[in-house]
Amino acid sequence: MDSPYFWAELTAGASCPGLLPRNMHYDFRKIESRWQKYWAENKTFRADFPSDKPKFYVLDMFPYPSGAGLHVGHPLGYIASDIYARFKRHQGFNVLHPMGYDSFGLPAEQYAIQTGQHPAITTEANIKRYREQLDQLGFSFDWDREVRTSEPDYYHWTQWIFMQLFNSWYNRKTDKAEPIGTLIIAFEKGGNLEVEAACDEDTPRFGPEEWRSFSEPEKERLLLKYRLTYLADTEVNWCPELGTVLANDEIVNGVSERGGHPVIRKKMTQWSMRITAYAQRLLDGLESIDWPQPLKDAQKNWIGRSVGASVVFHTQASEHQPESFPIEVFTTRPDTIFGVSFMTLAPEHDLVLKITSPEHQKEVEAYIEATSRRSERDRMADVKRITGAFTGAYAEHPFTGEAVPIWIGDYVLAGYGTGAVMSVPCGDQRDYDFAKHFGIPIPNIFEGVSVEEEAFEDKGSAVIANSDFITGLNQKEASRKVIEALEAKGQGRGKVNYRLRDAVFSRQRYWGEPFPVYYDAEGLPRLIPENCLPLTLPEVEKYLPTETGEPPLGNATHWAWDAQQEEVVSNDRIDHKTVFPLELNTMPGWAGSSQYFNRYMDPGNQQGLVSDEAIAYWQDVDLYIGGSEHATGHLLYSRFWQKFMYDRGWVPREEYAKKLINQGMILGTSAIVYRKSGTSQYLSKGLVGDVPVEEIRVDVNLVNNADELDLEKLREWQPQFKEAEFILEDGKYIVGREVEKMSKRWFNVVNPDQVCEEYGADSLRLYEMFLGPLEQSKPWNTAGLSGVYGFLKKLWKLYHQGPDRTFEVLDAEPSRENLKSLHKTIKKVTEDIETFSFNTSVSTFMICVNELSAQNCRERKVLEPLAVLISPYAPHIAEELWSKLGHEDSIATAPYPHWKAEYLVESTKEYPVSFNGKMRFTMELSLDLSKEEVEAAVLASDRTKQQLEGRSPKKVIVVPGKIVNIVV
RNA sequence: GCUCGGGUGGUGGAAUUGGUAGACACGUUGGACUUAAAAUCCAAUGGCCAUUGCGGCCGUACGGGUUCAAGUCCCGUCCCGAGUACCA
Repeated sequence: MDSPYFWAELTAGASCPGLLPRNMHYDFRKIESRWQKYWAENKTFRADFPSDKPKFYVLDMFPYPSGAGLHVGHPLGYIASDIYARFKRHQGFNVLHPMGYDSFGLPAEQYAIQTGQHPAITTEANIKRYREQLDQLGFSFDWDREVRTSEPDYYHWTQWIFMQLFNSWYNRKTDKAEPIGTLIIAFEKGGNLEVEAACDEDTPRFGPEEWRSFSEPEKERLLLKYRLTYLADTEVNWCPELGTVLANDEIVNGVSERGGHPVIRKKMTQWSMRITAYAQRLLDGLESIDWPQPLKDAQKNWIGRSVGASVVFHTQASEHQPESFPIEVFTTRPDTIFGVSFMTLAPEHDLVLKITSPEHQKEVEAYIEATSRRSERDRMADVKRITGAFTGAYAEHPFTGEAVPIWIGDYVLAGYGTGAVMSVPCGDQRDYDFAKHFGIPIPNIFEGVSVEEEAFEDKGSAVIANSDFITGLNQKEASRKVIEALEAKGQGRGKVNYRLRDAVFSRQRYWGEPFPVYYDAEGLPRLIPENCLPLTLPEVEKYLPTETGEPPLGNATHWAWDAQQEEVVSNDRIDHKTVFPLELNTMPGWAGSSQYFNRYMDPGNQQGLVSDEAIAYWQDVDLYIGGSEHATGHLLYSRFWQKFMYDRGWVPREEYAKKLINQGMILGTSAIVYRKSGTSQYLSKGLVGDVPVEEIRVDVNLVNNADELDLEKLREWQPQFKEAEFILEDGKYIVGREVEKMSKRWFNVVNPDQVCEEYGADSLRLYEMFLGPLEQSKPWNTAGLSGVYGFLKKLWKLYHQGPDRTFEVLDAEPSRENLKSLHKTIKKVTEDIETFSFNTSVSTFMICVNELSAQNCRERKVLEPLAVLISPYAPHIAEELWSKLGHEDSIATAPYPHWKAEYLVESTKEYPVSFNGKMRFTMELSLDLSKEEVEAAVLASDRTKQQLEGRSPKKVIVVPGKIVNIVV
């Protein structure tokens, strides 16, 4: 009993350690470390290329390696994808199941700013920790294919794609991206008069002679308006706290997603991606992919297609402004054009200052000043407040010729449409409120509807009145006629507008991909030659912006481009003749994640992102699992890049992931103590009542399953509890509970290392699946683990029924009952995996093992397929049993068992028999009987006659194999 | 406000898509084994009534409806969650 094994075995769950040989209990620690080592050494999960087998690609969203490491919520999706990948391997597929790191990012940089440590070092350390944690969970990743976005070998190709985007334009005639060379040829032939392309709004029209007369820099400036990535002065979301711009999807509720800092609007010269060129295709593509509906809806909303018309109003000439300007507006309700009583421009609109009359100058300027000072958040906070100013100018109504007053107001957004609207107060609530507030008339153009109280916004039932040639028509017809009339006058046309904006691609950060761009003597952006990639990040002294406000790369002293030597040289050699400054911005976080799935197919390739052979074989992702928080970020941008790659012929599929699943979040269960306000007295939960208290979160690890707090440990945990007084109930301190996001700041993080240590990785894997449906969010509760742990011990015992619980299986023929249990399980589990209902398959395993135990089953023909069946879920124990069953190879490629109907069919079945739908009794009936025979047999039985009590049945309903209902 | 989800025991969640609601597990209670604890095993566990009778009634947020039969389908109401938000 004094053996050193005693305590170890006791904690490992041996039922009676003193009496049993050591190797007989389920020793998960030994088993798991043995097989993890075996898999790594034998490269069991290497994806073969080339291969004759059919391919299957299972992808996880790769993580950002944060310093906090993994908590139990992170691996949920990885476990699910691992089960599926292992399942597909059993089915004979050549499975690609890779993992990597999205290793550029803000936290490592902020840590660098604080400590001066290079982000690469922090990142490396974090990755090491992530790898350890992932390894201990037994994932079947092919680590030979690992990618890291911050490695030059990887971002070489991110930079390469950027260059291809720069060298491409979007041809609306062919509806695809083409090399910029084809555009130059077109310009030379016919200028841009015949060209239909996605380009900047302000692009001027020019003919071929004009084009040829332009100087090189002028040509270059024009081309920049067409390139798929371009440099432009844009209104951006600037976050002063983070010192960088943010994309729309990086802002949540008007503050930055990371850190929650305020964001303001600012005009800056930035790289942008012309994603709007792909708006329609991004929308259409959703039809062809099996992604969750909520995610598709989110992308649809984000793209925000609306159909309407573009209408041009002309300003009326006046004394101070003799010139007439066109004002283009977008409307979804051209049918309401006769209801226009004013126009509203965004305060930022270019025309505002030109048209404002002298007497309104002061007021308008003050208003513009006031709105520009308001942050995005302020603006959102008081949506209700109506503000605006009259410019003193008027526009001419295209049909009536009446003078329409032009106002400015911040409810009109500069970033949407043209930044100007025709205001129809009777048909739009915002226009209505604005009109009421400023006393502008509200003409009614709807038949039989009152607009005394509010605007009439129902499109479907509207009948237009008081509207010249469209009076009496419905919305649809009226719109069509108005568009026709506008086109005839040359003052408008039907138009589709999108909410989607071009994506800002510059970040004022250090820890990101450098742009392969320098600025020539004209200040125009030029690409460095492709063969000079990767352009690696320079070393800097400080990771902060420079004193002149330049991005951190401005601190680099070795960051200039010698165009002759084709190499990076020291800044002091810049002469603007042959040596030029390099771009100081870096790329945003989503750059590295937008094509990583293709890089996994051929990660070591030095000649290209992916070889033609590799992508011809692997094609696309068959199953992609990750969080829904990326709906309008990564998952939209990566689709855009894929479509671009497809247009240029580098990838064979326009959509890169056939099926996508969003795993839910695992939430934490925080523990709360109650401090009596103004004291250091803490009340147990039941004693709080009406007493005013502060809720303070404490470490969940100090609380047991009965919500009882360990006061001793709490006092050690934080000094504020050292001298505190605790008021107990029944001698215990009971904490309150709150389910919320797992986070360090709530002290509710449960660490997978701890769980693996106590119950093993197989238990953790099973439990995470058992917790509930994959796509649903659910709270973590460590107590529930004992159920799946008990199941694994039972499973182990099933194979160890020999003397002293030694391994023993029999070669005898299994009983029909055994086979029935097995095949029932194969059928159910297979269906569950195929529909991603992993939670119910764990239940099915439990039932199966309980049944086989009760049947005292020991036959190889049952136990062998069972091990294969369980191996995707609990791979370590399955490998151990497999090897004990006498197999030399890993279980990973063992063929997946098939269920046979012959073992499932029952000759008879208990039919429930009901009267008027109410269950009365059951009857044993043969399954071979036809509907009519069942009916006859039931009616002939004594029990039926008894229940009928002399009445005669009106109708008998038989659902084959299920139920008999007799209507009386 | 709009768009999607969703409301089932003390808890997490099942339910072959209209066919015996509550599988499986946690928790709880009782029992066996043990000097004891742990572990293991057995039994009970939606509510109410009857429990020396085999049973009965009510139950899937609420109110209606369709149907022999509704957690599931339809209409209305309430509540919760997620996304989005002056998008013209």
